[in-house]
Amino acid sequence: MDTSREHAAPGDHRLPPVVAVVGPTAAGKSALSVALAHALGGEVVNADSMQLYQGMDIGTAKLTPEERQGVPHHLLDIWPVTMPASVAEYQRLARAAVDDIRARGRVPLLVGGSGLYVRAVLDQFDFPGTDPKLRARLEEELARVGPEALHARLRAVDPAAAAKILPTNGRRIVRALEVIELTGRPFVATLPAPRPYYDAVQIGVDMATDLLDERVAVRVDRMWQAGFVDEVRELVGRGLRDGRTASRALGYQQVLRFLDGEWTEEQAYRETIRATRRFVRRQRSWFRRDPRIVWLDGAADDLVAAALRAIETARG
RNA sequence: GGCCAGGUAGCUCAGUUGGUACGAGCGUCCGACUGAAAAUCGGAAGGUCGGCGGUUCGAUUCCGCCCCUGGCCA
Repeated sequence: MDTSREHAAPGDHRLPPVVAVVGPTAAGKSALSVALAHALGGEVVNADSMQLYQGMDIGTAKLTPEERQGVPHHLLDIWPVTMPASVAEYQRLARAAVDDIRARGRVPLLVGGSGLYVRAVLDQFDFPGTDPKLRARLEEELARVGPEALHARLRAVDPAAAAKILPTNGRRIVRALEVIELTGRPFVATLPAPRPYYDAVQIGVDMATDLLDERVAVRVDRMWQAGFVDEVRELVGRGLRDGRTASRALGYQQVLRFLDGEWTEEQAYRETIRATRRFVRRQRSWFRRDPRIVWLDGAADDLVAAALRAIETARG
């Protein structure tokens, strides 16, 4: 073993590169990553915001221990459903996991469809702080006066940010005001050009829309057959409804409405498919902007070989 | 065969008392995105208003015939 590794910096070329597997949901990222882990001597680091939650298994299509085929998976089941997600916290944990894997001479495989999470790990990305009390105050205000009024205030203190954030987007307005009040500095409302933090290869897995849409439908159907509704019921007992983030996850959100009597089960089922397909579109529009991603057809028979070739090419 | 209802955007439907369809939701396409991102939000493209003929300066709106769909009655 090369002992010099423990002194190496994150971007050091003596360390194995980070291999990221990204793309829309249901395109085959998880299966590919297990195969790549075997081929490269790798370990998976989850980059799926919802698989971070304990007990959210069926609805997030989390690989079962058997399906992981002995490949170590990091950052699955780390948060109770009651905990609000935090990209910044995830960034710390994921980088620690990546560094640890590399230090052991193994290849970290960052796998997931949460675009912001992936970038937070792979690129230089500093999140300004947060303050629960301040946030709560601003959110209460948002509910009371509406987004336009808050946007007017944002325009007064940070015209540049206000110009970039639409007056209808309450969520982003609140965060901008929070950051400004907390740091006394303007809010960066535009995503900066990516500056790599790690030496990484990004493999994008996608496929023809009609095919992927069909796979989404099949996946949701299997979820239901596997007892998804019971999973949600069980999580309600663990406080899912109080989970700011977890309760809004695809499928969970819809089943909760069914359990509340607002929707029929059939509606929840159909809406889950519909919402998931829309999510696929949003994921694509996020990942599409990153020209570094090497796209592969998830439906191709030689997907694994193609991925290995792409990784080899990028390394050389 | 008769009666009734209906045929308007890809889908489900509004609407026009004759004067260039303020159409809506969904879908589709595109975009934004720095501590909830499976979230939050924005934009665009789509219509010979079933067909043919008539009345009219002008018809998706009126008249006639025809076609299609659903229901009821024989």
